[in-house]
Amino acid sequence: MTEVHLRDALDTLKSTGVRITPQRHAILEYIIQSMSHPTADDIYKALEGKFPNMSVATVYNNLRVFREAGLVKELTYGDASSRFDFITNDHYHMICNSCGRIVDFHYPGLDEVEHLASHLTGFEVSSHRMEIYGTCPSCKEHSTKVQ
Amino acid sequence: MTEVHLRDALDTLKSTGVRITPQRHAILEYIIQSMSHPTADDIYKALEGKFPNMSVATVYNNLRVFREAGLVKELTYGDASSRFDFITNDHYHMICNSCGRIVDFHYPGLDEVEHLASHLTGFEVSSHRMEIYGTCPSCKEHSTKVQ
DNA sequence: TATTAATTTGTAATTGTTATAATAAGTATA
DNA sequence: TATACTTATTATAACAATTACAAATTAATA
Repeated sequence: MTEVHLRDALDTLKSTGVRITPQRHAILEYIIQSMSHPTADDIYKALEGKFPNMSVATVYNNLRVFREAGLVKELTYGDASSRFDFITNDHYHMICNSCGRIVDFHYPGLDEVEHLASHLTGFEVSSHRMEIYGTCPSCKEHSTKVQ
Repeated sequence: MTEVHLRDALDTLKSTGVRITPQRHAILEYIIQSMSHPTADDIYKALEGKFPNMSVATVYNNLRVFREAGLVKELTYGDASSRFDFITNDHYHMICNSCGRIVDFHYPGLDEVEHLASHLTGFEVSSHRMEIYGTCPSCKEHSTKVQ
């Protein structure tokens, strides 16, 4: 599964005239196989064994390239680091307020909301973002134990 | 309408033991009457006539106080400044990708999604966030004219 | 009005991200 | 293959939003 995604992604990049460098290959592969919505720094640290000379700027540059190619989604959180997510099929994120863990969950796209919003505001809709916040099972358990 | 909100908000603060300083009063008032989801810096600039010696830190400190008291919602956007929104009733935001304008629109809370997500992931849900992105009417018009 | 704990202020520090310039690595053309 | 040309990487400096800190000030209450 991972390999198919990687191959497709590399093809997409090539077709838009982006060179496949070893760093790009590795960053892309890492994001795809990662189940954990990594930050730029996570990626940088994960690959520093393989690429001791790689710059953080390279990670950021390539994440931007991937985003612009529509391969990767950036999730921004104010002051904290952005997290990056390989785009497969539509899913949303559930975020733990206590430990920050992000869990995927699937839900059919909210086309109706987009439609209504477009109608009400006159915007031409391109996308939407939804996240649900709460406490994950393990934090929940932990907090009840502590108190 | 604004006055009622302001009075209620001040009462809420007082009841939790927060002092009402002139700066707090002014910041709160500004957010409530503002229709434009201001950044911390917007607020700072808007009030520097009234409070020439006010520090930016004061604005940030108080926005945190308001957020913790549940009076204000912070909308974060990665690198860019957070925007602050006085909480009245449930509404979502429509954001223009081109000029950054934020328009409110009302939609019944997505309780069903929260419920499903909670069921699927075992999280205890506290809130959710949804935003719709697109192009606002004036940017749309402008871009067609230019091309 | 005097007391005290909370708040403000000014500034320095922090952190995520981007700009820049020099170097390296591909790619195309003759 | 040699050459020029474009793109990518690296290292570092710069930037901007936000927060930490210590000293000075002030709101609330007895």
